[in-house]
Amino acid sequence: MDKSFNAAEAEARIMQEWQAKDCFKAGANAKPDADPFCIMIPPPNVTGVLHVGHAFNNTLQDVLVRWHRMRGFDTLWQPGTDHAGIATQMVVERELAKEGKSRRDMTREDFLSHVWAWKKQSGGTIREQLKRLGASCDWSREAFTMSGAPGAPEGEEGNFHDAVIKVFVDMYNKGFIYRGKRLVNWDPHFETAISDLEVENIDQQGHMWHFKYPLAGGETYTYVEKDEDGNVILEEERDYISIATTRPETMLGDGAVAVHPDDARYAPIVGKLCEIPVGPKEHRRLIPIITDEYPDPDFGSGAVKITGAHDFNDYGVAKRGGIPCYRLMDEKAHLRDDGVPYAEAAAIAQEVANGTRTLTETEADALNLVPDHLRGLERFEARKRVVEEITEEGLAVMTRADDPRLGKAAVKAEDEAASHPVPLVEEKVITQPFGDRSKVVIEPMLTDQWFVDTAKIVGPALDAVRDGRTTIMPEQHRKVYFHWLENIEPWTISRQLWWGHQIPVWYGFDLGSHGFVDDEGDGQLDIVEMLRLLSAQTLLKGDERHHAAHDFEAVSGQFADVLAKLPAPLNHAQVIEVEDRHAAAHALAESLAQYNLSEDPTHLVYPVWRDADVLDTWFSSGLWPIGTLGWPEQTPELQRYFPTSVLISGFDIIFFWVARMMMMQLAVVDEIPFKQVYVHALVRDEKGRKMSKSIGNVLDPLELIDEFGADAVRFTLTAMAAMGRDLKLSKDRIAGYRNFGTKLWNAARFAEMNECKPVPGFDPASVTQTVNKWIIGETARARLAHDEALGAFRFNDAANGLYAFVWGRVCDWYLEFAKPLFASGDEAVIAETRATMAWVIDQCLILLHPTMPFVTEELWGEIADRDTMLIHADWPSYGEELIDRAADAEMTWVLSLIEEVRSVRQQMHVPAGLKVPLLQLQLDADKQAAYDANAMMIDRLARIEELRVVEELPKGAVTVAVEGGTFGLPIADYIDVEQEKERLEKVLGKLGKEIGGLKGRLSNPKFAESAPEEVVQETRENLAAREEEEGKIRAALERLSALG
RNA sequence: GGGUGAUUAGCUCAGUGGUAGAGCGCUUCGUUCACAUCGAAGAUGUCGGGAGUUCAAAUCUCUCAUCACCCA
Repeated sequence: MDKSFNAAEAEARIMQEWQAKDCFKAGANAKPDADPFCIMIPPPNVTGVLHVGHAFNNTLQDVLVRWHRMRGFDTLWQPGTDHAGIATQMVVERELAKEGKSRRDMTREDFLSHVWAWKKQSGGTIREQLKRLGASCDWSREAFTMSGAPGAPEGEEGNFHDAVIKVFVDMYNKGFIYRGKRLVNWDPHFETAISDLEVENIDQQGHMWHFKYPLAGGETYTYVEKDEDGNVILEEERDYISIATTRPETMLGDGAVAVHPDDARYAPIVGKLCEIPVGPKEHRRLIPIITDEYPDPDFGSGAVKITGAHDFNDYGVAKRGGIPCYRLMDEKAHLRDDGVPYAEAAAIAQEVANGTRTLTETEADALNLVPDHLRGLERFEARKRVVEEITEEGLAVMTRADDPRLGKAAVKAEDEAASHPVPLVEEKVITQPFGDRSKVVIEPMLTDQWFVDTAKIVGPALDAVRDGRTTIMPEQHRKVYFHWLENIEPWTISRQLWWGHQIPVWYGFDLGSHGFVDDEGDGQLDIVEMLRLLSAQTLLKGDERHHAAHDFEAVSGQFADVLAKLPAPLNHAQVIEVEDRHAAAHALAESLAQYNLSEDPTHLVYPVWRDADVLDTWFSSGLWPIGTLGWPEQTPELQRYFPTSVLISGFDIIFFWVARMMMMQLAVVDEIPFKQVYVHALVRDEKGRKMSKSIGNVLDPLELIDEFGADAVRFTLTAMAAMGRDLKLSKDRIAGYRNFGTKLWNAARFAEMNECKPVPGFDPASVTQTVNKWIIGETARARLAHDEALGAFRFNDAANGLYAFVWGRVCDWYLEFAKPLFASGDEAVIAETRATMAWVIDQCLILLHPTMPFVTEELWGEIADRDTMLIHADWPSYGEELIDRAADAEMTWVLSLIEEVRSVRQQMHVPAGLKVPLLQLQLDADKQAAYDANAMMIDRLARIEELRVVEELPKGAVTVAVEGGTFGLPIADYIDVEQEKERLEKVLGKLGKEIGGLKGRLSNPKFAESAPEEVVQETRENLAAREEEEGKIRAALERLSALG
């Protein structure tokens, strides 16, 4: 055997062998009638590369999976990736840009074929990286959330797409999914809606402007401000209301100004109109001053402008107050440049504000209230312009130039310009929303989107955890889960992307209610009515009828509800599918025109078009458990492995994924997706910072694997996986566990050199030598502790227990004990010890295999020819029955004697190589027997020349006190009396403290009364032992005093 | 602002009422035939502060302080 394990060489070879022998396949190594054990991998993005978080997450899964597989469960670890809509589209667009191409220059179909080509080329990166980690997923079952989608190439035939579409249609039909115009988070970079979970709120230094909104018609009122005690501190006549805003550009879409109903300052002007101080003078819009609970009277001026289409709070106020929401921006978050000229639009808005006209939601949305000269501007440029214009007009609230609220812009109080008036632009920290992928400021935008009505499906997901059908560990994450679900918001599931599952919904014009009026009541189409229908093509966007179905064939019949209301012969028009709304209007017009000429009704068509949007990637990931198992088909795997056993997930995707899987599986198949959820923490750098590319503190797991081997990386992560705590990873730690692998390797090497070969049929209960009995008992303890820990998901306890056993027991002691035995010449003893040693090493390999699969598998093969690879070895079930109390007690005593002698030797600076006699002053009979039985080992490890029984210790002998005996070491040449005194005094001091505490407790009558009997008993025994030791030390001190 | 958690050896952290622990680091000693990616020994603690419950508190309760994360 080599001196150490060559991880770089062996890992790839071993991985290959496991796969070649189908070791990871679902059901591999399952015992007959085994229970299933199934883990679904949290699908990494198909664009993903392995980071430490993945390494951690998947190590834990692999540990559990390998453990269960060895225990004979019918095990499936289901791998796969998700299609990562935005991320993948971004990557592919970037690739195209390198060739000077843009998605906009090609058809959607062509673009998607580029995406699939990219996927084929690069989508397997993370799979191969997971294999380097040793992940024993059933790779033959690798799933993808876009498999089976239209246009999917060969090799992507799975039916995940069917599952997604079926779920959408089912949930739509059950009323769990709806379409609506709602304020959503709009990402202007990717030009798509995103869910609120994909928004990061970040505090940034920003500004707050204060503007005057003049009252209509030059009206004035007395503005009075009072302090806490009701004393008037300011009283003035005002012809305006002061508004503070961080987003002046949205003023253009204001629908009202709101004040708190209890705010006395503004009570005189509630219900009046005020002017938005921007835009052409002659068309200044007037908006009402209303009351609402939302404005905080203590914040800013206490008056808030209401821009329902661009702010979540304002939207609520607008809805409550019946205030129209005017959208100001387009998909790129530039100011709109569509619709009628400003003067016209403003006039309509004015009628609304005056109460002489009402608009439908769709009509309000069509109204562009951006003044003509600002149209098309980028939003931050628009902000600048708006501020300039208002300030120029003198409608900015002014303050002194040294006003501290101005922040850095304020001049010093002693500055001569201090009293000059300047516009009040507060410098303050504002929380801004950013897209988690695009990193641009998210724009709240009123758009038509699809939503899951989460409130309707959240109940079962809450119940399942409440009643324990699904358990979440650690406990604290239950609360997070409950809190989020109990306050859940509708989930925006439509995305304005090309890469993803296209929403299976078709639209058609709502001709029945908008376009057609049957003048004659004859149910026949005449030319006037037809013309009206033609003009109906200009129906406002958003007023279409829609239906959902798996495909066009299935959906076309559903438009009967529209057609039935139409006059003959249009009510028999053929439903056809066209590209989009525009094409539909065209097709309809053409069809009607033709009919007018030909009067041939067979060519009349009713065009419908499919929704261009795709579904949120998380919508498909939400179906991961059933989707990967073949649902909607009732596959054997679905029957066998669903609901799955355990989900291992980082806490950062509890909301994104875990909670949604719960909701969706329960909504779709009325069953929990998994029985247990283990939520792990984040991997941070050694200073506790989040790993990030910008700080440059990212540890690449693949580099770590190159440097230390996969086993070391895995063991480190497992050993640090204490429940609910972030782990701070450092290379030193990994190096430490790499050393552990080397230690194991060398223990096996030692066994080999001493001809310890596994003995078939070896029965650990049959050994006779105490030391062998002892190590077998220790092995049993290690097995029990490990399984108990892992069963409770205490990965760190499981790993640390094995570390302590293998290094601290087997290597430090058993191997050392074995050396004199091998040299004893007693063939029976040697044979038994060899067999035991081989057995113990095998047990170490088995127990360590889930955490350190490579080095253990390699050793398994090195040591002997076996029927199966280690990955399929039987997990042991032994326990208490192998623990021999007598052997245990004997060896514990031997260990303590050796340690005590070694300690004295070192402290007295006895040369390490020097053998000295051990003087026995007193020894109990059973300890005498223990010594005699193990003399060879004690003498070797403590470097004892021989044991001599003495009546009293000679001058210069140092006392060695152990349980049941007193020894001495005659080391007069080395002893430093003062140093030894010091040592003994120190021990005495410690003992005194302990004895004091123990006595105090025992002398308290209440202790004996209320403490459990065994605790009292234990305390008594403890006290006795301490007092015995104290006696010996005192005796030793006396001897020492006599000496000097 | 709301919530959750943390504070234990120089560092990183275990420790769910009964004698304060591990790994790393540090100091000293040691190359004899498994291993220097090693062995042996050693030092270091007002368990964040304060109060309470209890025979007994690192552990339970309250409070204060500091830090972190999540949500708004």
